[in-house]
Amino acid sequence: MSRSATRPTLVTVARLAGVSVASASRVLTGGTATPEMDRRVRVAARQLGYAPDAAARSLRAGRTQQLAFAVADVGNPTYVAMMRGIESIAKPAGYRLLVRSTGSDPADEVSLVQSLARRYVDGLIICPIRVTHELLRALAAAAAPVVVVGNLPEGSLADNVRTDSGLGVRLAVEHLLATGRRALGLVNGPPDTSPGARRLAAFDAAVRASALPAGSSARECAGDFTYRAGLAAAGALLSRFRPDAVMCGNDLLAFAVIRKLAELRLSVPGDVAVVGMDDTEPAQMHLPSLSSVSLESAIRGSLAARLLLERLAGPDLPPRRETVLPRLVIRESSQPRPQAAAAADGRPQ
Amino acid sequence: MSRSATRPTLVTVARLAGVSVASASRVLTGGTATPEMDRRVRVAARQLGYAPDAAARSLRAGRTQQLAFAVADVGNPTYVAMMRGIESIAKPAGYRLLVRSTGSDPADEVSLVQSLARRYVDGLIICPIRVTHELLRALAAAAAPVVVVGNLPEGSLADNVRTDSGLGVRLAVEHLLATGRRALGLVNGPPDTSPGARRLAAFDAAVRASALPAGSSARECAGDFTYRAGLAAAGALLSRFRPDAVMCGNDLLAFAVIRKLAELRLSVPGDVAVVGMDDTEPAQMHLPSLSSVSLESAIRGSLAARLLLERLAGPDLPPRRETVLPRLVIRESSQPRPQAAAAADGRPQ
DNA sequence: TGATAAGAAGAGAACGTTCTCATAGTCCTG
DNA sequence: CAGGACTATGAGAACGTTCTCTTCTTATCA
Repeated sequence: MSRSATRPTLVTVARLAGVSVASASRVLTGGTATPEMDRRVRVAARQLGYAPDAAARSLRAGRTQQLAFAVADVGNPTYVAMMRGIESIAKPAGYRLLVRSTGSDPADEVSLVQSLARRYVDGLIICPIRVTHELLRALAAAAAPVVVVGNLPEGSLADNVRTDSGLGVRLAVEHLLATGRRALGLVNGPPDTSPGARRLAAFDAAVRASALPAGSSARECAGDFTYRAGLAAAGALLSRFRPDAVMCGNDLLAFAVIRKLAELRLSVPGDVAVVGMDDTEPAQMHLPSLSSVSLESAIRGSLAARLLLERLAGPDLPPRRETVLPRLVIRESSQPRPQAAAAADGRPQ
Repeated sequence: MSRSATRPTLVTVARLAGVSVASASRVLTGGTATPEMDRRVRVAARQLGYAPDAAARSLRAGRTQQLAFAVADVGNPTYVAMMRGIESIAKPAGYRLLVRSTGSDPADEVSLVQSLARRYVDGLIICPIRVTHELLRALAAAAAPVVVVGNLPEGSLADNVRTDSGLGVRLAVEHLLATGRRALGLVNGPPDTSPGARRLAAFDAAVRASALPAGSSARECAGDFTYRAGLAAAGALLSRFRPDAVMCGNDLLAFAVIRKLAELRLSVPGDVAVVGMDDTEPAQMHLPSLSSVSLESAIRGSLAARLLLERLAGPDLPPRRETVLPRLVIRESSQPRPQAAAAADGRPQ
C-alpha cells in the first residue's frame, strides 16, 4: 500500500524495467515489442501498481475519452432511458459519460455548448428544450462534435437524431377513434417548446382529419411537462369539457389526468380512455397500466451515441440525421368500452 | 468563425496582449494584476475566443474538477434523486459530474474504485449493492477520496452517508398496526444485499415486538428490487397468505403488489394496505397514491457531495459519517379501513 | 561478404497550463 | 537621498504522457 511515497509514473516504470520511457509507453498502449521487452515492462508496471494519468494522456493525445450528455432535467424518466441507451454504446467503446442538467434555461444550454472549447470532453449529446437562434449559432461554432436529439431546422450542420412525435399523436388519436371514442381532449405541455408545438399541431390535424362534428374536442396546455402542472391543466380541461378520451403530451401529464378523472369518479378506461407519450417505465406499473406512444428514448440515445462516435472517427463526414418512428403501446388505459364490463378489464395482459 | 486555423492558447493570448504567459495566466485565474494588465489580457482573450484547456489545467494543477457517481443502475429513481442532490452541490462548486452504472456486478465496483488511480476524477460517490471484502480493501487503498452511500461496517476508513432503513420498516409496520392491520406481509428484495437483509431483520423484529399471534405474518423475497421480480414475489406471497397489509422493500415492489392485489380483486387500501420504500416520484402519481418510507435520497446525495468536497479540502480529516433518518410519508394506499368507502380511494382498481 | 531493408529501442520534443523563483520597479521611511 | 519593504512582471521549470525521428541491431539476399 505505502510501498512508495510518490505515485508511480511511466518514468518510474521505465526505470525499474531498465528501458526507455518510450518503450514503456509503447508496451502499455499496445504497440509492438519484443516478448522480453513486453514482459519486463508489464512486470514493472504491475509491481509498482502503475496506472496511466488521464489528464496527461488527454493533453498529449488530444482526446479525453469522455462524452457529455446534457438534458433539462436528469430526473425525467425519458432522459434516464436515453442515458441508458447512450451508456450502452459509450461504455464498451471506452468512453466515460458526463451528465449535466441545464435546467430549463436556454442560456445554460448555449454556454454549455460554448464550454466545449475547454475540451473537457470529446463530444456532446444534447436534448434542447427550445431551439433558439443563439443555440443554433453556438452549435455551428461548437469546438467539438455535437449530436442534437430533437427536431432541428432543415440544413442545420449538427448531427441529429429525431422522432416524429406528431406522427405519434396521430397514431394515438386514430387508435382512440378506432375504438369508438368521440370526444377528444388534449392535455399538452407548453406550446412554445418544440415538442409541445408539434404535438399540438398534430392533434389539431388529426381531429380535422376525422369526421367529428365541431366542438367534439378540446385542448389545454400545462405550464410545463410535470405532474403538478398536469393536475392544473387536467382540472381546467375537465371543468369545461367532458371527453371520452384524453391524449396527453407526456406520461406524467397522463397520470395527472387519470388522477383528476378519478376525483371526478370517472373510470379509466370505462368512461374515459387515456393515452400518454414517451412510454416511460412507470406507465406499465400504473393502475390502470397506461397506453403510451413510445418515442424509443433508449434507442434514440444509443443512436445518438453511435452517431457521435462515428463523427469522432470521421470529422469530415457530412452531417447526418437519424429518424426513429414512434410506436403506440396499447395497455389498459385505452381499452375499448364495450369490453369494459365483460372480461376483467383490469387485467388484459 | 474561422478567424485562425489554430486554437488559441495562453501563449497566443499573451503574445497578442504583449505580456508574458505567466501574467496572462494570473489575470485569467483571478490573481492580482494592474488594471491596465487586466484589461489588456482580457481584451486579447475575448478577441481570440480563448478558453482554457481542461486537460492541461488538470495535469498541471493536479485536479480535474470532476466527481464520479457510481450506482448499480442509472435508471433507478432512487439514484436519480440522489444524483439531483449531488448535482445541486457539485455544480455550484464548479465540479462536473460523471455517472457510471456498475450493473449489479461487485467486481465492476471494485475495478471502478481501483480506476481512481488513473485520476480522471477528484473523488467518487458510490452506492454499493453489496459490501464485499474486496470492495472494502479497494476502498482502503483508493487513490482518491470516496464517499460511500449505504451501510459500512464499523471502523471503515471511508466517509459514509447512511440511513436506517430498518427503522423505516419499523415506522411503517407500527403505522400499519396502529391503523388496525393485523395480518402483515413483507415483499422484500434479495436478502443477501445489505438493504435487503436490514429490512428483513427489521420486519421480523417489528412483528415480534407486536402482540400479534403466531402465523399472522409472512415474508417473500424477490430476486431483485424490480417490478418484474416483485410481481412474482407478490404472487407467491398472496398464494399462501392473505394479508391485510403489505410492507415492501421498494416502491417498485409495492406497485407490483398493488397490481397483484387488483388482479385478485382486492382493493387498496380497503382490503389491504400497502407501504413502499424510497418514496420515489411515481409514488405520489400512482392510483392509489403510495404511502412510502422516504430514505431522503436527494438529501443523502447532497450530503455525500458535501462530505466529498470537504474531504477534498482537508484530506487529513478523520473519516466522517452522516446519518439520515427515514421519514414515513402516508398517502392513500395505507389509509385506515373505516374510511375506505368514504373518499375517492375506494375505486383504485 | 557486403549492401540493404526491416524492425526494435531510445532521445527528446511537444501538449497547455500553473506556479516558483528571480528581477525590476515603486513607494515609504528615516 | 539611501535603504528597505513591497508589488508587479517575466523566465522557465514542471505535470505525465504520446509520438516523431534517429540510431542501432539483426536478418536477408545478391
